[in-house]
Amino acid sequence: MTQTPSAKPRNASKTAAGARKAGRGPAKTDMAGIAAVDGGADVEQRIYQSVFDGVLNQRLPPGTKLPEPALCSLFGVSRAVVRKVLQRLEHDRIVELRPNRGAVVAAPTPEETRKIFEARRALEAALVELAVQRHSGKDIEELHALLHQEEEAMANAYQPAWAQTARNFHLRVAALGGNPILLAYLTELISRCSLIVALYEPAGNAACEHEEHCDIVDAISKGDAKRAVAAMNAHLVGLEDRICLERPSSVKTLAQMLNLA
Amino acid sequence: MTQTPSAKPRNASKTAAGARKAGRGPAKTDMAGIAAVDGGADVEQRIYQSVFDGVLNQRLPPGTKLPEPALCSLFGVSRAVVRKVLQRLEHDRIVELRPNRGAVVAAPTPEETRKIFEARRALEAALVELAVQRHSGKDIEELHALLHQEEEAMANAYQPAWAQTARNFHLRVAALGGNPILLAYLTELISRCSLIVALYEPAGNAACEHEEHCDIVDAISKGDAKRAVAAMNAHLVGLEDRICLERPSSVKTLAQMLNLA
DNA sequence: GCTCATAAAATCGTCGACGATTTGAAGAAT
DNA sequence: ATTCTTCAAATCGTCGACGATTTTATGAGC
Repeated sequence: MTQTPSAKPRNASKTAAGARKAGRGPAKTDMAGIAAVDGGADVEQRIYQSVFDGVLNQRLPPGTKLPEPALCSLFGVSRAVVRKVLQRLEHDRIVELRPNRGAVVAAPTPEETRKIFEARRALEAALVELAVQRHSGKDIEELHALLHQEEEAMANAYQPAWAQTARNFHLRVAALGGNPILLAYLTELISRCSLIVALYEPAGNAACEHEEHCDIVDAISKGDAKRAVAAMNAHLVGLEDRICLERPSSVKTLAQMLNLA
Repeated sequence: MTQTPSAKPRNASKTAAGARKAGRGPAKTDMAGIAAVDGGADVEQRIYQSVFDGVLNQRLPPGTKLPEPALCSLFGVSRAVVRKVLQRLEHDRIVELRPNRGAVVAAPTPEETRKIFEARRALEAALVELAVQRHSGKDIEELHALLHQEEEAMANAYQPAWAQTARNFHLRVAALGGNPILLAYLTELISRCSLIVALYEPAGNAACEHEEHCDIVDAISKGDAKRAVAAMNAHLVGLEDRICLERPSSVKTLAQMLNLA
């Protein structure tokens, strides 16, 4: 499934600690909600992930309202938890928090879109240059494995799956740069890009993108920093050029959009 | 009724309920340093700024605990507000939130320090390159004005003031790049760098840094992208090289450290 | 029929409280 | 005296509730 961007060791503890000191400690046993099934191991991450995936798979189009009470009853938690997750989603620019007016799925403007891609090019160029310096032979093998996964995903023709592999590829390359901070920033940007691409791309250029990915790996494996950066830049420019502006729209309930129905 | 604040729409949560909470509160002793315009306008920003300034001015050394109850009584708000601010500070890497164990001022390790500087070099190089392309004549004038401010701050020999002007300079140059996203990332990194520099720098290199700043402006004004990037890189490498490892330590109350005593 | 004012519903921001966990100290055993 | 156990204080995570704001529904007036 989708991996979390900016993974944090947030709450490693919850009311499930009754197992540690068995016996007393009634622990309240709430579970009045609908989705409160897994003992509350890490509810926050689950909520974040649900919204995140929903946005990336277009089940939650931009502008969709995310009322706190709805999320509360859907996940069986109180508003404090939902609120925390929404704040994190806002910082990652997945949703927008309008004071006193609730949260909505972010809707990047064309201007923002351009800036996002520009920033991504800058970061990814810097990271691919570091990757050329620091990569090892084993890393190249793993990249080839990812490229192979892409081919399989292409055959499937299921867009979200393909987009996932493409994201993985870029993140993997970036990880080779060996800088967790730049990687975290890029992760954020790739999420935002994916949101945009998922919305606007005609989704018929998988083969083309795959070829460009191969080019990038080839340049890295040969230690050609200049060509690697150029290939990455060309790839990203091409990606941006392919998007066009149109807006899908449908009417579903929030539970359906989150795949919780 | 049109209460749209011209500032940031970041956290414009205002309610009269917080203002008239009264009760037997600690009376708050307003007018500490920053404008304490009550009415619950933007208490969050005030708390954030207080902690932020405290950290940057070394009143809050790394590792300092920031208990929620203490901040609550210091600023006269409930834990919900404090908690929100702490979460933001954590995302900006100013404090570290340890589950069930409270918040402490972040203490970057040497390894993290290196990565932070590396990331900053990458971002600032990209931004200064954009700045060379997009700057106007008026921008150069403003940069010269900032350089003049630096000279004045140098004469004062008050380190925090000088550091503030240096931060301003870098942010101004970055702003010329015209990319709000990269600028936001760099802002975050500069904060973290300042925290580190404030801790470890012997603070006798103001003149040296000022010279390097002048170099950068000169290269930008002449449209020499290559030299501008090189000057910026050299400046940042020099900055990193000048830091050494030592830890000051003192025992004060949290209120003193926040200048609220 | 349309527009604007009013009322009701929905939703958000903040608060105090309760249980759970961690921390720190006092006391008993070796 | 040191170490371990036990207990109390401090602190954190979550919850439900109350007032304030926004949004939506309703109805009067033209």
